[in-house]
Amino acid sequence: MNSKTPSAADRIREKKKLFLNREQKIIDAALALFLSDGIDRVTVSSIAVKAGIGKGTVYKHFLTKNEILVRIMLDYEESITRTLAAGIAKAEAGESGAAAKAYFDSRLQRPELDRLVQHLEVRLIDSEDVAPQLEQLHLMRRSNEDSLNSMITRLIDRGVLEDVPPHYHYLACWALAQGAVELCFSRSWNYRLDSEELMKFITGVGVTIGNRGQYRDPSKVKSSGSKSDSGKS
Amino acid sequence: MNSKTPSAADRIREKKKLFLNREQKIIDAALALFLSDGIDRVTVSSIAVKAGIGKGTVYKHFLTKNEILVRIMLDYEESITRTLAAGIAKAEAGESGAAAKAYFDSRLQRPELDRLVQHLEVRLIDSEDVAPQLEQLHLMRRSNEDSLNSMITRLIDRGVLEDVPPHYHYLACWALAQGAVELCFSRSWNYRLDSEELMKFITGVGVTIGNRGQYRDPSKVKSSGSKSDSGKS
Amino acid sequence: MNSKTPSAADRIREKKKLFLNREQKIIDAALALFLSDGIDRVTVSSIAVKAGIGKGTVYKHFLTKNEILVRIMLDYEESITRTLAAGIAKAEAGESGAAAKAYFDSRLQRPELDRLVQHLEVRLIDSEDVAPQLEQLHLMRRSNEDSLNSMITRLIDRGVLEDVPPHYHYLACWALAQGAVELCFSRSWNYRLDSEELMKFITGVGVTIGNRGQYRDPSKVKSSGSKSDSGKS
Amino acid sequence: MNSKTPSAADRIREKKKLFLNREQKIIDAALALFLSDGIDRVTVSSIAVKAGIGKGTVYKHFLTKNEILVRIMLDYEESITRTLAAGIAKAEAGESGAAAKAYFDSRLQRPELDRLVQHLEVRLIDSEDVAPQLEQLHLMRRSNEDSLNSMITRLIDRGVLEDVPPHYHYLACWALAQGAVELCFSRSWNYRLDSEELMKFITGVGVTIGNRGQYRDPSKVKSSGSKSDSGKS
DNA sequence: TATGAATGAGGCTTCATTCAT
DNA sequence: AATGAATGAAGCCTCATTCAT
Repeated sequence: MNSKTPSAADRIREKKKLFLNREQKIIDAALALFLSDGIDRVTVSSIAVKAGIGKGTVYKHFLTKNEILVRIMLDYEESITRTLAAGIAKAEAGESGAAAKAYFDSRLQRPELDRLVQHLEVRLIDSEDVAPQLEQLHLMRRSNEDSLNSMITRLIDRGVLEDVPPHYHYLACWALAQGAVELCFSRSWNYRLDSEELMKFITGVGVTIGNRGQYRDPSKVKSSGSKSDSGKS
Repeated sequence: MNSKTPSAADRIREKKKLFLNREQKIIDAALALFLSDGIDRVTVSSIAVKAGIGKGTVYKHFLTKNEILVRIMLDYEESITRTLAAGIAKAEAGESGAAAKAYFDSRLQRPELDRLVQHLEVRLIDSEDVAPQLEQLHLMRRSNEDSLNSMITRLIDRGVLEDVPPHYHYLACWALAQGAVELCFSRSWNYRLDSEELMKFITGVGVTIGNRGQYRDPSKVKSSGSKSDSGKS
Repeated sequence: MNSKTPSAADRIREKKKLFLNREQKIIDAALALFLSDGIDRVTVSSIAVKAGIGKGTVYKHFLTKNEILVRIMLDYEESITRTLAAGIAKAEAGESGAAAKAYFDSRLQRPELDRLVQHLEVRLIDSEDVAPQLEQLHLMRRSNEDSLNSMITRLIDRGVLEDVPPHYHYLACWALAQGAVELCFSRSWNYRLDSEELMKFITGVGVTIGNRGQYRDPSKVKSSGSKSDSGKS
Repeated sequence: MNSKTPSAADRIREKKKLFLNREQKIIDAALALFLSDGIDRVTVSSIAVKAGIGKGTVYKHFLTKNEILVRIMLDYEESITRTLAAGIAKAEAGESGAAAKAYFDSRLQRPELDRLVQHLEVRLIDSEDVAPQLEQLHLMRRSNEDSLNSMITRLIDRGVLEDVPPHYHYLACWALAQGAVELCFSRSWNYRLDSEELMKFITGVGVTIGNRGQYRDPSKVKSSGSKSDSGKS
């Protein structure tokens, strides 16, 4: 009998799942439209159409349009955080450049998305309706920052990195990554064909930013004296 | 007598000057509003109010709102071009890092303006009106690019820079500068007080990007002796 | 039970009906305003007020203001087409003047509307939006034209009408009807009281336009003798 | 001495002439633009440019834009009046159809201008600023009307025309001419190549409108015995 | 006197949000 | 709960007219 007439609790659970599914649908639709049409041209109506639901329903999930945007930002930041955490773990385990590498890779993996999020942030800053969510975003970032700080401090102590304030290192990295993302979309440059190689070059720069006393082309590093893992061999 | 009764030509010249003054007033007003209120919140009406003129007058100077935006972009790009040209000249004269230095300095001199221009570009791309002006913008950039290419090629030949395609060098620089600008405004970072020092650090990174086989903290560079750690190992 | 709890389909149908009602309301409001205030003085806003709805609602039914205008034209042309078709049928059945009569009657029945439509057409021609709808309008007219051509050709063959190209007949009719409509509104003429009789007179002219023996090339008229009843003398 | 230093009166006369020339220039420019671009798209500014003068100067000649339009109408009506007067004179001299012929010819000579004037009238009616000029226009027309009335009355007395109220005759003519003009511009008709022949046909209809024995009250048409004037000849 | 820069009312259209069904 | 029709504030742009030079 249970299998035939699902309990009230079952039905509620079912409904919740459907509800959450729909929420994801909305986000996906919004994201797809933002990427394909540009932020300006996406309306709540078009999101609803793309998601295959009614416009009113969107407002059952998000109080305002801005909440959709901020949600996309949060989702993205979470994924960055996860990747970065893994990178930091690796770095702590000895691979000194791993954190920077992971960071670059995650941001450059979907540069169009990274860039979208940057632009969304510009839109939303000073929007009172999503101020709390933006605060949450900042908290996540600061938490990441703390982890980076600790890690970098240790690398400085071990003599791997230049002895400048720790945030110099990761902010320089952040800046380069930021710029690299924009680079993918700038229409002004002549050379854009070999962007993969170019990104490797830039990542190389990023990974070694602030390395003590040296820069090495990462593609040529095989054995070496400076890497921390040299001790392992 | 001439001084008492100005000729018709004189009066026309006078009028033109007034007209151009007003044009500058509009641009200044628009710029101020963009920087203080955000691109979204600036209307033609608010620009007119800020400039102290009527709404219709704006349209005597600019055919569309977009033309004001693109004009701001062009003005800025011109100033960048001038600074860069001076830097390139210096670099040709022997100071190998001068071009990169000049470039960073000019972009970081008014980072809020640099950033505004970036965001304006995102807005305007795909706007059919102002397409010609955007093309002009790209032409300016490509011209700069050509100059950089020549210069970098020479530096590579002289063994100063890594032997990678020349544009790797300046695009990495561009990216870092781009990111550095954004960094000035990101609200997520804890440390922003000593941004001047930070920018010096980043500029240092930029200036030595791709230097052959080495990175040197610019503040510590005195004598050379590259690849210093090779001896240590 | 069905009657108590209408199905979803029922409700949707109900809604659609309401929606279409509202559409008609907009058209009626627009029409009333055009007739009373003149095309120039009617704004979308005033239409909305007259229809008792919000300005934005108008745009749920019509993409542009022009689409309201073109819709009025199409509605009118359809009614003309119906009347004309009936007239042509009668004419085929033997009443030779019936088509012209029907045409005149239908255009003169609401001359103010007929005239409005003429003026709307002048406004809309060259409007790129609504170009498709105007094409549709022309198609309707050409279809009417074909019917008239066939009919007139037969009347010519039967010797009822002068043997000139068929379109001479109906274009002359069209012109006279067109002018008669304008006549109703010209404010320059003294006599407008007995316009009904006058319209009968004109309709009479229209009905006999091109009747055989009626028309003489003015350049060839010298003595008479060509009249149809000349055989009697 | 007179020839060398023109008197004040001479100079004033000279100026007046220049002033009137300019007025004509404005009218010509406006007319050309109306015909080429459509009434809607002509601005005072464009008129000034076309006339080769400043916008402000236009307002030295005409108090409002509407006064330019009404002036075009008056000029046209005057030319019609002249032609018609000549036609009436001929008709009085015995050529019974001459007036109608003259009228048709003058209106169909520049159908685009005739039509423009019609549309201008629709625009201006109810415009308070040019009400006096419009009244003047109506006076001209009524004067023409009186002449026509006299003439037609005589033709009726002579048995040339049907004995219906005189204005039936000329209003029918007016209507047909009006329609013929529109016909020249309607885009819906297939056959427009041989418009000259067509216009002759229509003019023929117009010239014989209401000729005795031509018109039959359609409601009374059964058999007929026409050709009343044959006996007289 | 001729000019054209300045003006601002007013038109069309968009779209986030609400709410009755 | 889901819907989408309705709303109206707000934005961009036009152009007849004015007026200081």
